[in-house]
Amino acid sequence: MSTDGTGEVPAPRRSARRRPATRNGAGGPATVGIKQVAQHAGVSPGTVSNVLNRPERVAPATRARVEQAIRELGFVRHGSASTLRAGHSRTVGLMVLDLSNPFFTEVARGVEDAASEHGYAVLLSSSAESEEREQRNLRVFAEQRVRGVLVTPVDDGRQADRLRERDIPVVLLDHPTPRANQCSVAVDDVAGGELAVGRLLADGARTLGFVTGPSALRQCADRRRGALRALRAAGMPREAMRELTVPAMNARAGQEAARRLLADGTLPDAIFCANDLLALGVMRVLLQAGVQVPADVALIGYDDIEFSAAAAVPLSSVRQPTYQLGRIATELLLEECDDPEGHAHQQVMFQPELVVRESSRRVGAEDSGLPEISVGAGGSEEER
Amino acid sequence: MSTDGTGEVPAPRRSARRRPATRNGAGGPATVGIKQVAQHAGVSPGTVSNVLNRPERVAPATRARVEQAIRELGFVRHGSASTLRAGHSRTVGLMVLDLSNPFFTEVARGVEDAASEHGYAVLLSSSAESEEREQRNLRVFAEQRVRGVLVTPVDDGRQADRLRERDIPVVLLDHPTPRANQCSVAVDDVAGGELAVGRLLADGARTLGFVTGPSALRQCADRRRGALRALRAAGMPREAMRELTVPAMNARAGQEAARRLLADGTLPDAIFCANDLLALGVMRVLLQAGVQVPADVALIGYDDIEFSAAAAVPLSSVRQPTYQLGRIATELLLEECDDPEGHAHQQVMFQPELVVRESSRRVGAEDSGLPEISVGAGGSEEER
DNA sequence: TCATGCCGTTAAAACGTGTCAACCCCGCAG
DNA sequence: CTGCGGGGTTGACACGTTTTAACGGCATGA
Repeated sequence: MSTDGTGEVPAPRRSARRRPATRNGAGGPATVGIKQVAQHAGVSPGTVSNVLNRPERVAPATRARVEQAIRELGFVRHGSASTLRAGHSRTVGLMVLDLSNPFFTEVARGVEDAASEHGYAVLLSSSAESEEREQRNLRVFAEQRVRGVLVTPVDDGRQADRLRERDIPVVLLDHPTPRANQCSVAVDDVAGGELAVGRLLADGARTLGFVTGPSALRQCADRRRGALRALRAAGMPREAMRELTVPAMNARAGQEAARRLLADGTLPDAIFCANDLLALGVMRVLLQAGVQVPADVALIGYDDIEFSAAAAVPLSSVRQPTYQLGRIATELLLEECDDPEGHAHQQVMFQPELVVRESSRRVGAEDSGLPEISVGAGGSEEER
Repeated sequence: MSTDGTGEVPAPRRSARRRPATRNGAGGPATVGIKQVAQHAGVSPGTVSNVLNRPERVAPATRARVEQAIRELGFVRHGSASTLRAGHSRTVGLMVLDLSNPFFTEVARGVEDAASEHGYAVLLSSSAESEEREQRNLRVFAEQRVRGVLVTPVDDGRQADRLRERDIPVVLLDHPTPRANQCSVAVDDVAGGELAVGRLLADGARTLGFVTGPSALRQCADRRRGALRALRAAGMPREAMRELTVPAMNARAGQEAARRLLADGTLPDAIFCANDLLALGVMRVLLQAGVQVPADVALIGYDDIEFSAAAAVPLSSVRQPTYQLGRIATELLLEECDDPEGHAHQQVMFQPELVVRESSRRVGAEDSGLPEISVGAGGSEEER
């Protein structure tokens, strides 16, 4: 690759280590800007700007000349100057709850793909489930003058409201909202909880465990409500479900929960975890303790992350259209950015789907011939 | 939370839907800038700027007055204007190979944490192992005028050179470099490959499989070299190791590789995968086909992602200091940004560590009492 | 021939911040 | 009382782009 192929990140010329910032003399410009391009192409700076932003308004011949000058000089538009003058950037902020959870990574992939297609860059940040970190990082977003923000709020969206008051469009990610003044994209977590626990009960479980994270997290609260609803629908007393709350939503916390259960001596027939990471942690400790899954304890997780299918005992889980979540949220956000007037806020709500694998299949159940069964409201997705 | 607690993302005031961009008349300023703060505090704009950037140069009393004005007006510094004038931003770009690989997510966590501590924002992008995407996204970084770039290159760093010619500091991530004109942070993949295959051979394997991604990826090439070196050291012929190259580094590709192996009829004694995702895919297909791991085929992966320990058969893997990789790379980058002259480029090279779990443990081996054994050059890390 | 549009181009004025030389004020030594 | 020094503060300009009103040239129709 010795020739300078098309489209590479170009470099103007090799530059000395230290150069006075403001010298446009004979030594070559410190940075090549729109002005240099204009001069090189024999037009005015305004025309170059037009070529960049409204190519249709400039005569083909001139345009070609300018474009060639851009290539020859290796000009790269100065995003900050553009943002400053135009009043908006080509950057969106993405704030997730937990970067090490594959669920959010998958969401981030959707966001990144969609943003990239529209020429936007993604500013990524993790709140690590901390309001204080969320706050601090959103402030950084505000300073960077992001065009819009996608956020999985830790506090029901109060911080997000602050942004909206600044006229920064916000789309709530994985968080439904009753309010019509904003977009949101979410999956019905109540239905998901109901689906999971309903299945466990239908499979004959009489006592349940529910391992969950901080109840302040909407995801946890909703999945719990769904679980309780299923319990009620089956005519079971509320005491039939023991709740174990752990401070985080990762595998380590799941292990802790399982150890607590084991220490108590009596295990429930089945355990529903608010999260696959929790479930994997629970499973690991149970298996190490010699507890059979699902024979002794059935297990269902949530999110259906890629690794659940490959777990020690393939994990049943509630599947969400994760990648789509990120994609659609981004599309909505950019739509609102491009046309704040005409934009109609939407609250998108997906329906989850229960993927039944070995961890919740009754031993010797009649349908055990199939490796994987999925039920739920949504249509069928392609197999992973 | 009805009172306006300290430090929340503040909003100047509720604003109407559409406002003329340039009207600083009686209706209140479109945006509150350094000028408004100055007026409110009874000082000049220059002083406000000094409060923001060199607080020590301004008298305590004045500073307090300005800071209060900032709070009262909910001023947020305009990052773009700052960048434009100062000539550099408070943003770093991070380009990874694959966002859905937990290895890179973990790296990203380290980057995000370190950057956040220094008040920097992270622009995230995935090249998805495509040169063209890498190129396009690096161009976006360049437009955004990132302060520096962290990149896991797909092409040995040629694109990165382009950036450096533009005086944008670059640190190579998970990619060693012999050249002294740049920083790099990496783990010795040759040693890792040698460690893994050496172990498999020591455990008695006579025939091997090596499942790997595109040989253009340095990681794959190096791990392969290490594997071959171990083979040679054991006095085995090169033909003893069958290589299976798949187009991607994910679980699906691993499944494909395993199916190819099964179709051929004869399985090797052991398989080394260039990646845990590949290994998990391989394992899944093998187990479904009734092949015992490790009794029939031993298996070792690479990266030691969190989920490997929870796999159907806990997966042996080559562990890397993943989070640290991101953290240290970021520290180096910011150090170079802060002081380009005084900065001495460093090529950091970590040593990997083999974590032996069930997937590569000989059935009935003498040491089978321990649940997990780890060997390698590095010191001991805390247990996960 | 001259007025009339129209298209393409231009010059100049912003956008909000950082920088730096100049300036002011006050205390102190001469 | 004057000159001097220095810390604090000021004001104006520059950063690179977008935008807008104005302008020039050309073709058309009267």
